[in-house]
Amino acid sequence: MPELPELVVIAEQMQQTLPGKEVASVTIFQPKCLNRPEEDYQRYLPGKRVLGARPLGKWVELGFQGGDRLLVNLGMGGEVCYFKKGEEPPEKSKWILTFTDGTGFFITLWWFGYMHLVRKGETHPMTDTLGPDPLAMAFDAFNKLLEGHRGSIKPFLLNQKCIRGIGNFYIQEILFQAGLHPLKEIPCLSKEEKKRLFQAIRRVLEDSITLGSSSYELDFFGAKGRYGLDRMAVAYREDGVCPVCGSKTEKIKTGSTAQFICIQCQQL
Amino acid sequence: MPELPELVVIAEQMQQTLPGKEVASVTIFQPKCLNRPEEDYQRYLPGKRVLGARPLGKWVELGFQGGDRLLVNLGMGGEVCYFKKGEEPPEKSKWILTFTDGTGFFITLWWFGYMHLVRKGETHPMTDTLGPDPLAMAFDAFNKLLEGHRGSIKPFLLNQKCIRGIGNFYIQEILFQAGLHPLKEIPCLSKEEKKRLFQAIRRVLEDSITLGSSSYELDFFGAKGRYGLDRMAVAYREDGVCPVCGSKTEKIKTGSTAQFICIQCQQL
DNA sequence: GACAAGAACACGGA
DNA sequence: CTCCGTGTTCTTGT
Repeated sequence: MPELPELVVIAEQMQQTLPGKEVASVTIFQPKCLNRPEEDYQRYLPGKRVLGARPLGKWVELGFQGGDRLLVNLGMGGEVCYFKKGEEPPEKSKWILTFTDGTGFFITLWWFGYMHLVRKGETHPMTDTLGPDPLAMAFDAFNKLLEGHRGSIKPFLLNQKCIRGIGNFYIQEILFQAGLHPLKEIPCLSKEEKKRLFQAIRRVLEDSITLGSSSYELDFFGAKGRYGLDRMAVAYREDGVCPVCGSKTEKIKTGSTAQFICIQCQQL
Repeated sequence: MPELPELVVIAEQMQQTLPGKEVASVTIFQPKCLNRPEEDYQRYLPGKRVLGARPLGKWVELGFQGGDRLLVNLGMGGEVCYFKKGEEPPEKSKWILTFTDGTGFFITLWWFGYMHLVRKGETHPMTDTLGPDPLAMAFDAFNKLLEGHRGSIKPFLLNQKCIRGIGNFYIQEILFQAGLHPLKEIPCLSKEEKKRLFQAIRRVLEDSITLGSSSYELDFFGAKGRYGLDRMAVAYREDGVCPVCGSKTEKIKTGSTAQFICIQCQQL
């Protein structure tokens, strides 16, 4: 599922492509993904120009003239994809937005996902309450953030209200690089461990962004990223051997998620 | 407030004095301390003989013929005291129980406290859910107990559902002797720290029992114990100097309770 | 003991 | 953990 790097890439591509375009029409095939009546989308979007796009954790925000915003969450395996004039969006599209120049973008979802319209001045609980962006954060702030919390480190990092954008794909490599067990208690982390964690988060997310994000997801132009399993030391390795130390790797349950760890590099 | 050592001493004195005596009457001056209608006490206790007494954390349990039990909690600064035939209980008594031989005991309270009557087969949530007795526990069990919990060590030790009988008086010396800061997180305790803590609990509580318990409380015969502030390294020391290392002592807030610590011997 | 806040967990639902 | 509710239970802190 798309996480921070994918959304950073998609938002950047949108930002390069869409500002200035004027909405011509919106077609919705899956009304249950909306946060308000379908008519509102038809009423408020057409005629508005795109001002810009930016990532918000696992969401992307499209800003329009007048202050309205479209907030998109791709859920599991969703895709937002641009199409040129004359191109046809695929059959499976759950949402199609066209601009007056004939271009547009479609969204596909294979499970859940959201296309929320938020009007100027309105609140949006799901993105208003996101924790800070890990890449826009100094170590001191990260350290402070951890000091205010107890419990295991993994659920904390996955909680979008604590820190935005990390999901169960990248966290596996992050915790491996930091040398931390997912169930390590936050209050037990030493300053050095926090530093390693902070740096691992930056390194993993930035590496992926640099490579165009995950090879399992498609970007705004339908291209795969180049950050694949070959970048991951332990995640989804069926061979059961840590490429760093040669020890056994294991798949363990951590709350509702599963995770691969190296029993040697990531001890409790 | 009477804690485990006081209750151990009182229960032992009751056990030496009361078994075999038959209740003649019960007089209650503070019905809000009861768990059931006052009439029940009058109806069920007179005519019954005492079988025995035992401490339950900060409670003392008096068992009667037929399985009824009287559970007494002295709250803050309460007192249970025996009187001989012909002696008069003080004016301030909130509860008086006399035996057919003319002896009896009275209870005084100055804040909260309980005199609960529990009939055979009934449950009593406040004592049924007490944690284990720290003096009847092996280190392994104590270690296991800690493994199941998060949060600071002091609130844990004060929580009667985790471990019974420790209050804010003895814990100060316990944590000092263990060299632990009250806000130390349980998951961060090393095996050695847990061992020190376990031993400090035993040493402090047993020392006090040996000396007849706290010099601030009265036992079942109205006598003061000999465990006083002179036994405590840092608690309530206004001079601000640790007698062990000479460092500064401090009074800090730990949740709802205050605590004296030595800043050198008890670091986070 | 009242009360809030956070953490874990189990649902069902979109 | 995708996010939302709904609960409960525990634990901490005030």
